[in-house]
Amino acid sequence: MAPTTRRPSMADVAARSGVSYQTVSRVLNEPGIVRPETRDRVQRAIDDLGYTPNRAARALKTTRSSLIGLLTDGSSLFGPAETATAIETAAREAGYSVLLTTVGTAADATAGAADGARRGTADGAPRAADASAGASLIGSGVDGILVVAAHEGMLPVVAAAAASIPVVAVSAQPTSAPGVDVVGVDQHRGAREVVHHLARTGVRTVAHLPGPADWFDARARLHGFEQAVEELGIAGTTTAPGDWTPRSGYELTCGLLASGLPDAIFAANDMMAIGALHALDEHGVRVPQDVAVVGYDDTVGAEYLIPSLTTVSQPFAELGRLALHRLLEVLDGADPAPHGTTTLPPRLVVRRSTRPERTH
Amino acid sequence: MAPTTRRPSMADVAARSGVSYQTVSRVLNEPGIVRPETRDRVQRAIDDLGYTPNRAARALKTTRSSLIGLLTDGSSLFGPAETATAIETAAREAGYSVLLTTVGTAADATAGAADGARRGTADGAPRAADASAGASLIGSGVDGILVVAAHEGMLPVVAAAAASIPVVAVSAQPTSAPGVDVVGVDQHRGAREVVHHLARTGVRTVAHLPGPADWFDARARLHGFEQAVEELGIAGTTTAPGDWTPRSGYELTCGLLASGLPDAIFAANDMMAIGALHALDEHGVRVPQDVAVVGYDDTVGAEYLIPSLTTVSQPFAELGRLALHRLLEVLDGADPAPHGTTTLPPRLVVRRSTRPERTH
DNA sequence: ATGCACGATGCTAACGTTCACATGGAAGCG
DNA sequence: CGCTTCCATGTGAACGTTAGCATCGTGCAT
Repeated sequence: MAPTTRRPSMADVAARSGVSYQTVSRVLNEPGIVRPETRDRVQRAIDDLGYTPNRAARALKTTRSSLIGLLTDGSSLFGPAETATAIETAAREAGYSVLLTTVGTAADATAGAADGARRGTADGAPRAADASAGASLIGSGVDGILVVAAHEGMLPVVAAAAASIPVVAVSAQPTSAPGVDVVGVDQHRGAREVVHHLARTGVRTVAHLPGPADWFDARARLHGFEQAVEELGIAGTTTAPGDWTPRSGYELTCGLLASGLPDAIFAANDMMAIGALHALDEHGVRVPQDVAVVGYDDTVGAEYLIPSLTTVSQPFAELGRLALHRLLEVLDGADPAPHGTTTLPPRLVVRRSTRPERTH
Repeated sequence: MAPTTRRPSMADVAARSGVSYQTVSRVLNEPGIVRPETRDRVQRAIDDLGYTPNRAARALKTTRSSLIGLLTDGSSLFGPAETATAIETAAREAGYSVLLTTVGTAADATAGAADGARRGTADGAPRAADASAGASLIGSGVDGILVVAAHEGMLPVVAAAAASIPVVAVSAQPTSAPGVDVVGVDQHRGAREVVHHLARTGVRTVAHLPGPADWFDARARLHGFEQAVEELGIAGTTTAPGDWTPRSGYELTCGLLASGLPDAIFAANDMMAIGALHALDEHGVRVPQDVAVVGYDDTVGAEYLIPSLTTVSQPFAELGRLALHRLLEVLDGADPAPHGTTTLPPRLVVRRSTRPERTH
């Protein structure tokens, strides 16, 4: 219960330590410039009173809020959540706080998880929720915005935000908007490594279960897959796009079972891979003896699926840190010229859902 | 790139529409009190200029920041993430923004996911990260704090925060701190329902794989389990506590395999259940024929595990909304007396990892 | 000794908003 | 027709902080 007793201000600290509030301000912002003796006295008063600077006042005066906006999709299940955590930690260390904003309403997310709804809007039209979320963030007075897991529908929001404040995107899309830096995992490469691994295990035909067409990550993985099968000369097919959910992986794999199985199935993420494994198990198809299965993300638990899932691990935490630091650079204005795209390498994790590679 | 051109202020809007800034303020805050004609004129100026109120200034003057702090654990993988999304959405609808703060560093979270580290501190001692995170939140000038997925180590932080601002905990612990409202899912009941279901399938011996001892949810589930086996007169045993990870579920189940299997294994969450399934599969134990397995959370993908996992679904989204609205009530001061604990019922989801219930 | 530079600290103003009160005009009442 | 009443709007001050300049005293060079 707050005793409604006003929080101590600089004036209180100043009165208690017998200096002016300006000196208190200096102790906080440029400690070197104030005499050690005075500094200690002020510091003691700060501790005694439990004084913390009023952020609103500081923000008002400096026109910098020390707030960064985090725009993320509501389906925070696998990587995005970990990335967000890393971002927040790095931000706190740098003296910033993170304003969370989700796009795609909670209702959407729930429905998506529960029954596989929320198909990507094929034409990439922005959803109503996106606009509201983006607008709310810009209006909040954040110093910069970090956009995570962007899909096509978010582009207008990003572009609008970038017009007024710095934006860094965490995405697989090289250039989301002019002047917007992008930090991402090289999804294209991850997908290629999957196919190369499969080829080395003797696989001659692969089916890819893509993610939603309007998601950049899904697109990059699809493209990497197509390029790899091309350069390796193996038969690659692509099903209709899924929606990241296990159910879609299940259904698409059922389609494959009906039309004829390939040597391997490469799902766009681990959840779809789980669905695929389930469908195969139901039909008595053995993994990896009859069909190899690969996922993407290295979700918690992937190692303990049956069989242990070969997948692609992404450095989500590093990604978050990197994105935040890039944003801070832009905020500090040290480097006005955008870096463009920075990519981090993913890591193929070979487990038991694919056959061992032939030792030459 | 920002053209560094100052954002329009009320004064600009006032000048453009030929009124005083006070009138602009009124149009924004009490539109009813201003003459329709004037209001339209001001509104047009607002739209033309793209004016948005300066939050910092408003916060400074009103001493309310319209910010609520969300204190959540970094291991946001299953429920917490969905709860956070629901909270954010509900907050935005109510005109609040959410300041995200995670406890347990990103490094911790990564390590935890990767190798099953981060055992709960048995004695409930607060971790360094918690204090830092909590302090940062209080210092940020948030109007209130929502604590999600609390464990023992967070209590000091909650208590400290509650001394100065309203706090609502999303937790299984009835009273985390004096004056702190608690909104939670009835974990005790969920666990009991699991055991009752198992009993109806003919199970006579059950082993529970508990979560970390310092997590309230884990404790409540354990307690519910113990009470149910007691009242049903079936043999219940409890292993050493796990740490929510698949690995811990795997290892504990290996221990069970060595010492003798029960009829059923009830894991504290789905991840540990995944580990259990894996261990059983490795040893050729059939589920549910030889041993039934139950998880908790109804994680995305649980339905598509092999076999499809019987688990307990929690209304995470509703929980988030409820917690936020409760906090808003406290903030509005309409109801200074704390409600105490509000619990939501979980829902048992019977799938294929347990045998069918006997039809009488 | 006198002046000067410099280091440490204080004072004033301003950021953009809201609150409390003041003002002006139209309507209502006798 | 003069008084009150009320509605719409304007004015002044303040929230807590930081930037800029002013002030004070000390030590050094002349």
